[in-house]
Amino acid sequence: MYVHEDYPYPLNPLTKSYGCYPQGQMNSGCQASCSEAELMSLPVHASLQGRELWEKFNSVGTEMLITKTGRRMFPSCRVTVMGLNPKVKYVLMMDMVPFDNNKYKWNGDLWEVSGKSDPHLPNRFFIHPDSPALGERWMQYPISFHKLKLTNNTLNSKGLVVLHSMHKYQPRLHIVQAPDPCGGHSGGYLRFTFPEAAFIAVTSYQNQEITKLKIDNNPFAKGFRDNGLSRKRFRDKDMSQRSVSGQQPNRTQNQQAIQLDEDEDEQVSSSVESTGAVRLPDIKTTSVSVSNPFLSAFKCGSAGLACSQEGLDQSISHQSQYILNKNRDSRRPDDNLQYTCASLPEALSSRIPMPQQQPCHSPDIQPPGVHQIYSTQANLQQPLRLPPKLSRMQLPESVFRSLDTNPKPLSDIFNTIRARMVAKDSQINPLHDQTASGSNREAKAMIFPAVQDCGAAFCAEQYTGLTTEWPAFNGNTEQSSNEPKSVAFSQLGEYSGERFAGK
DNA sequence: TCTCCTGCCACTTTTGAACTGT
DNA sequence: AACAGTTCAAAAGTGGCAGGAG
Repeated sequence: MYVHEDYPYPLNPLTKSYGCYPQGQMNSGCQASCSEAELMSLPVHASLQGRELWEKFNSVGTEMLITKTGRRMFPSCRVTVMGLNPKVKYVLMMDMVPFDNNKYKWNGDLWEVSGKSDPHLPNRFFIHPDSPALGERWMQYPISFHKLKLTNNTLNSKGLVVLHSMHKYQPRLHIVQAPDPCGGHSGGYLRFTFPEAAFIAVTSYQNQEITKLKIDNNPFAKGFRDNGLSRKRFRDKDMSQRSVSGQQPNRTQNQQAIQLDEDEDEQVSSSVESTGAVRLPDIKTTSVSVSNPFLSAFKCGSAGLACSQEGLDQSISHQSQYILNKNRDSRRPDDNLQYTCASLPEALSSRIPMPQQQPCHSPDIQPPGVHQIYSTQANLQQPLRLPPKLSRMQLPESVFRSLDTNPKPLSDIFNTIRARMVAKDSQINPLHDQTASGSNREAKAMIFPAVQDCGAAFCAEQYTGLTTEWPAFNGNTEQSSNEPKSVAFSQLGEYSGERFAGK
């Protein structure tokens, strides 16, 4: 077995979601028809952008506000991905995983541990609104997850990431390769954790240094800069504009006032910078001036690769991350935080027989010789084999109610993504649903294929006791094109938090 | 009393529909 | 008619703060 059965129970119950792979299905036709996923053989790199800003926050102790309606992160996660196949479609997702087992409290000067953490809440993935998209699109420019929202409202159904207040989390990026039904590739799966972006979730800011950093760097908080002077300045200017022109200020006048404000802010900025704050323009400049990610990738040389099984166990996770930290290439010209890693959904990897590969949880526990293999080729791991698809139309209403109030299996999300893909494609080419043949076969292969959704069905079985039949996966694209789309389509907003139907 | 949470406020930025010009 | 650019109101995103709950 790839992972020993009595391996410590993972801290992150996300594994339970992944664990929705039905026992006994591993030897089904799905597995037989799937070959090694291409994604697993690629030297994929993921880099967190805005290193200076993140480190600035990290040095103080990053806090992220969580509200009932959802609050965006600042700094937001901007990631550069390299090494993907430009012509293959991928789905990018992000979630938050507990940083440790502790609950924290602010004692006025610093954060201190106040006890054991509460049970981790069901994972919600934020699916990047552009998903699925070709690798070339993901690698073209930094991928922003600025629309990701955090909440403490466990009842939300708007795709918000649910966190516990006073707990520490770190962002985790998921890259899911679309299976290629024509080429015989199954979907691969990679994920990257960014410990530098770890933060404590709070309902109101505790550390005034963090508040200051947020105000200084977040453009939305401009009104709070300079102890609120800018507010007063704006109002005064606004009033003077009105009195001079003798009319209601229109947009142009407001913009002029804002521009004046910005000009003054530029002057103020020197003092801001002198205090060590990083201004937003710095980030913008970085993102614009940073050259083609491809070039950056080549410039950074061959950064050490590490195999991580993070998520299996928190201590293991940190060991892996330590490896990743050590492997960060200091010669890298830009300011990115760069990692190269590869790992599998734990529950899946625990059931996939891998006779020629051994786990490499950390260098200390690796069998002799294994580390060398993985350190030079990190992604030689088993692909995530997606189970056969189950039509949601065949499930009773109770199943969907159950799924709505319980953790969503990854395959469920895949199905949702696929629905989006189909919807997008239908808009571009209304005739696309027709049978793919001949010259359009290749184009058909580029479409995100049917997500094999027996994972969702397996969960449904667990929740409802309903036994379902598993349609054999044979790579038939027509099967996918005939799938009912409306059901999964309606689920989409819940994950992405993004309207897409009208786009 | 203390800690944590909620709702509202004033302000800024973003978004997208409506409008205008070519 | 089609497209591109501009305008502008509404929506969304900020931290502060007062007050409530436990």
